[in-house]
Amino acid sequence: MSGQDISSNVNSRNLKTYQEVRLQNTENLRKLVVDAAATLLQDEGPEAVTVRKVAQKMDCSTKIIYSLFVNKEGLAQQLYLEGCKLLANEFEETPQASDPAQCLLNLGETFWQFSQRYSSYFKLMFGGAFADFKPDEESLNGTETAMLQLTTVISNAQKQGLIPGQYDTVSVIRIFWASLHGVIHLYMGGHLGDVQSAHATYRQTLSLIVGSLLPDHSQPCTENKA
Amino acid sequence: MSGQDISSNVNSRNLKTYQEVRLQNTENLRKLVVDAAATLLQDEGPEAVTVRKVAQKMDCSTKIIYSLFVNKEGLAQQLYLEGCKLLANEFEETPQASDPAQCLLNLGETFWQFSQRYSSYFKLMFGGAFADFKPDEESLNGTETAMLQLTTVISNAQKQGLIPGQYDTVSVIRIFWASLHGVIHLYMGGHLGDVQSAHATYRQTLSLIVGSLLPDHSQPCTENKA
DNA sequence: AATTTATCAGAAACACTGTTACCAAACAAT
DNA sequence: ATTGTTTGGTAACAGTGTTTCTGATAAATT
Repeated sequence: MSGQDISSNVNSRNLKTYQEVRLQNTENLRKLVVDAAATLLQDEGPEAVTVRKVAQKMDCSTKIIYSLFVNKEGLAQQLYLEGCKLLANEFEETPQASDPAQCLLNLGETFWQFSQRYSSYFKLMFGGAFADFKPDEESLNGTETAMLQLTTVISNAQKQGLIPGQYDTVSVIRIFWASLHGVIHLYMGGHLGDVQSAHATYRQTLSLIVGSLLPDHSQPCTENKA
Repeated sequence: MSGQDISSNVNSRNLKTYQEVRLQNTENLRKLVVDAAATLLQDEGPEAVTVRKVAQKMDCSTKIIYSLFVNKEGLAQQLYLEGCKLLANEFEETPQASDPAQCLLNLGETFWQFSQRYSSYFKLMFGGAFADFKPDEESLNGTETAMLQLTTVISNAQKQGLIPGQYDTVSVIRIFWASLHGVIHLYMGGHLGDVQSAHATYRQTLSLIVGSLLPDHSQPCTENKA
């Protein structure tokens, strides 16, 4: 499957094999490597993403990966950003509701779906699949933009005075994110039984958090803090 | 520090070196290995717990570890149980309050302290430090007994009718545990900034969860579910 | 008690991993 | 055309989990 005839038709197709792209700038090459790593990640899981396997899939030496990404962590960072895009897409496709609470419930469910559909990406990004991988500033920015929908909804809800004043936007995002993350990660670690059971816990946690962050304002129940 | 004179005085001290214990039953030997691995875990972190390093600390071959624990995962399981004991101790030493809500707040804070004090254990048990380590039945039982205090408090609160009827005991435990776990794990993954910031988020999440799980009954505010 | 048998542990090797040093080939520039 | 420089492939290093082989030691049997 990897024995291409390089010498014959270079220009018949545009930019496919490694040898062809090598003649182009390194940026395309980087994308090609990230793509190879990404398919490896999704097809065989995070532990299958090894420098040698990526190089093998690219039909080249491991040296190229190190020339382009310094080390494995550099490649992992690119995959992280790739995952951020996927997560952002999922969030953007989430149906919006007029009710902020319903919005958060929808986004929360989307986050669960993402963790299941792209579990390898989730493990790479948030699960600590690569032992010593801490997101750098660019990665953190990527996370922020991926969760832009979340920020918007929460920020709007705050402007409407729907969220108790003790919480600022960042706090709400963190509480929301961390709580849901905890259920997913604990499930993936084998601590919450089967999928159905874990998803049930997830939904309960989601509704609980949303219910607390956006308390019901339909009744004049005074918020007591004694 | 590891050059003992074996041939001379075997009975002067009781059960210290590997050679001495080898003559005893294998159970003591297992404990000795687990202890060596445990100190390695606490002193140098989870990634330092390697079969070779443990064997080196025991001054023996790696074969013994495999004879006693089948594979590395088997040793990890024992460390997991060890961590459960530590967690159980921390929970037992937690000051008890008459108010169930305060009890949960205390236990929650203890869980945070545990994750900070025994971070290596935490990563091993819940953080997925060893890539393909899923807790077996014994480990899950260990977790349950470690969280016995939690179960007791929640169960009692339920008997007093302080917890909304939609939640059974296991659900409450899971929601509580997962939410707090999420904050800790996200922090350890470098997603929540520095310790102070993370601890603040932790406390907010904790009080939010407890407040929702044990809604204030001091005022006759009807629980509306529309 | 002597000899056979079975068990056990240590050294070394295997198959991996991330990473680097070396070196030849291809490209660029004078 | 001859330098100089970049570049990428091979092979190696250091480390991992795990297994195989072999010698020594303990146990069992005559």
